Amino acid sequence: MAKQERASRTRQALIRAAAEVFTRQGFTLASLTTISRRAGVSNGALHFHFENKKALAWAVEDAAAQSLHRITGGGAHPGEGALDTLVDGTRRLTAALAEDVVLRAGFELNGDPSLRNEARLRGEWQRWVEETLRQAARQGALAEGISSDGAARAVVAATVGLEVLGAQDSSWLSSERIQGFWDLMLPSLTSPCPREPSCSAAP
Amino acid sequence: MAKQERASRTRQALIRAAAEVFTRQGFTLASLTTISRRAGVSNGALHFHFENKKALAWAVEDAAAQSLHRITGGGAHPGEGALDTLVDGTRRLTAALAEDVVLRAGFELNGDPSLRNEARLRGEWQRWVEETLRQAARQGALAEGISSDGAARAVVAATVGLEVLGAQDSSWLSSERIQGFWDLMLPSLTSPCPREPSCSAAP
Amino acid sequence: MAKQERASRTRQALIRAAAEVFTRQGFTLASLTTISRRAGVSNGALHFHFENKKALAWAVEDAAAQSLHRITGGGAHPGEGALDTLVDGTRRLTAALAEDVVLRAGFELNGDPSLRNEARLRGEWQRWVEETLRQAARQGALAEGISSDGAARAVVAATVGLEVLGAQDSSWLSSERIQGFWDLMLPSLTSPCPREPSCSAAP
Amino acid sequence: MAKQERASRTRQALIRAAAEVFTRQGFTLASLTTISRRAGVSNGALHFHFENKKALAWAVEDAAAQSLHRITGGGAHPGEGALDTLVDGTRRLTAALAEDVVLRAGFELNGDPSLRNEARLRGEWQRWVEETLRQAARQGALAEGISSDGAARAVVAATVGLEVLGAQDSSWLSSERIQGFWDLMLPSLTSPCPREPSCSAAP
DNA sequence: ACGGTCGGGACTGCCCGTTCCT
DNA sequence: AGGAACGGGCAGTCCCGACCGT
Repeated sequence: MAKQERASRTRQALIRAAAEVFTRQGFTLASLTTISRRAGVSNGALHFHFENKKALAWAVEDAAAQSLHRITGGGAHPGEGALDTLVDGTRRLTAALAEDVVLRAGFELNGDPSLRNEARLRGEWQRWVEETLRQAARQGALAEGISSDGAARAVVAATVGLEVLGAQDSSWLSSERIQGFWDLMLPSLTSPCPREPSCSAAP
Repeated sequence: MAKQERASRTRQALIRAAAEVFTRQGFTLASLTTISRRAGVSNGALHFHFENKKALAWAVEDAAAQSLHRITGGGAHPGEGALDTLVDGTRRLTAALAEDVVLRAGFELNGDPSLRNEARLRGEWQRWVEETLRQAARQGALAEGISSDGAARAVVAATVGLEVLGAQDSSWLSSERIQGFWDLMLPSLTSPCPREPSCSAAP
Repeated sequence: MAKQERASRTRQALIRAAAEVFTRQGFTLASLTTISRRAGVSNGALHFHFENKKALAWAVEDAAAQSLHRITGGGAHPGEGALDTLVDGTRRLTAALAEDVVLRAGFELNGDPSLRNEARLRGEWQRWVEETLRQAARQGALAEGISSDGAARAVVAATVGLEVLGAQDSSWLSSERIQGFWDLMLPSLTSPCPREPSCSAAP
Repeated sequence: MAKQERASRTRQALIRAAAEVFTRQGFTLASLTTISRRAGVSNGALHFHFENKKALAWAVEDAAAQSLHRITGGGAHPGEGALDTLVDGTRRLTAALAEDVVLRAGFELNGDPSLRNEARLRGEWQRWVEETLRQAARQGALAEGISSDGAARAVVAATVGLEVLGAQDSSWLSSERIQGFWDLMLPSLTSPCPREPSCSAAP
């Protein structure tokens, strides 16, 4: 048991170190030597736990996916509107991205040319946004003429943009940023017109 | 003269080849050998025109910056609302990204960890969006309580998101996508309906 | 007791697996991981039985040496001519090489640069051939002017050649091959003239 | 021109150094660093001339094949018996093996498990022996009942054996060794004595 | 005694960006 | 502009030891 516990700790250390180096240097540029040194273990230990560099990246992604699932919470809370769930989800995502290196690394891995095909975190995020918006549509929370998938794409584009920009300047991940986005987006989304009944967004 | 013309042609071939390889493999992974081979010139020729790999990337960026300036047009057209200029600019940008490899490469270079600091294309785009929206504010085209900079950030986030997503799946750069975004965003941006009965920004 | 029996079995499995991998990949290229996996035991088990890679190779050699001793039979059979013993020995050797992986591996280990100095199987074979031919000389079975050591070297060269060639194409180890060799070699060896009916070597 | 000359010289130096290291350590164990260092050039220079380790080995083989062709001389000399050509060829081969590292390396490469399939030097040697013996048969120089191919296999086995043994102990390649072999082998090969009282091929 | 998990350190082949000398 | 050469660095693999369970 003590053995396995130790093994699990070095595994976690490796994943965390990898996430840190990946975010700073990118997957391709990051060297396994740097990662193992930062984790305080040897090269051999790294290759005992992960067969190759890609496998290490996938492990980072898996850990990030778990964080993402914790954020999306597996769906809407009972008694809460789907739209609120969505807004809250984006808020929690950006906040988590600002704090959690592993989550950030997991998302950034999606952009590296070496793993473009295998990466999946943005895909999962997109699916959740689409699903939640479809649910909002079923709840009648969306304005007439608003397609849930079209709205989902706008939301995904904006959040991915924040994530990418936030990788270099974390102020993009502040709560004000995401709030400002929703201030502009929500009114058109909700039925029928937030301020005045006659104000339809899509004439 | 013929000499210079030939030199300029190989220079352009190099830039184009570099853009193609950069978009496919990313700056770090792209090898100068691949690029020079694709351009049909020798290794020595490449280093005659560009001192090192970064200089080549900067040349790609410069070419992309020129394309971007052609798109942003140096400012608002006279007699056109600034908001219309903005909407049209985003439309032309996404369309150009879908077609022009060099422009796309220039933007993607912004994401590579090796050149993060030096890259500037997204910055220029952001400045133009901010400037144009400030002008719209001066024109009174923005709704009350809408800060032009806040709006600019939302627009930049969304467009950058489209660009990043479009690098892997070009459907993100289709005109429907950007149109869908503006359908949701414009209404909240423009002056409140009460005062102006017809508040559509895109006539 | 059951423990020791099990231990002996894994030891044998290891030796056999090592022989198989050694013949296919050679000593240097063969990896202990491959060997232990093929034997169905773990890396640690291997190192419990054999201190290092060379020790494993020596164990293979020892097993092969036992097979070789079974073949050479410890010397000439009483009442049998030494020359007959020699011919029969070569026949049995090639036959055994074709069937017994361990024996083949033992011989091939002699060719690997890492163990050239320590290996001894070919040396033992050579000594036996020399010894047997010297005995034949004492028996007066050799033609005049034939030095037993010179003949031994020719026989050793040919058998080693067959062994080496047989490692890649087992047809070199067929009984016809070795028979064909003796058909050409024996007449000159035996006294006095090959073509006289009275001097048959194989009665 | 001077450039190409220099290039060719380093290429030759590389091939020679490779041959030396290959014979001493074997293909697998030999490190490219050792080879390039011994040739007095850098690691990069090596990879400029040879794409990978195997390509270097092939170049060594090619050079060795040329030496072999010089030895086999492209066939029998006019006015010389094919059998004499064969005997002389084996003599020259063993002598060359003792002196020429590249030739020796070329042959030894045939035994390495990594290149077993691609290697071809022994095959070429075998073909020449077979061809020459077939010609001897056509000349009526072979005794009745002797198949030229069977004899070829015996000769090939012996020469390969000498080569292999000679790799560790060069005395196997001395002229006495090969002479001793032919003393035992030739009489049975040549036409029956009855007609010619002195039927030794090597006077 | 016997075997397994985990980890260490060294090394190798390959490739890359760059420079030198024509 | 180009062929040739340089030196450094990376991922992956290997052999091995140390510590634990049974």
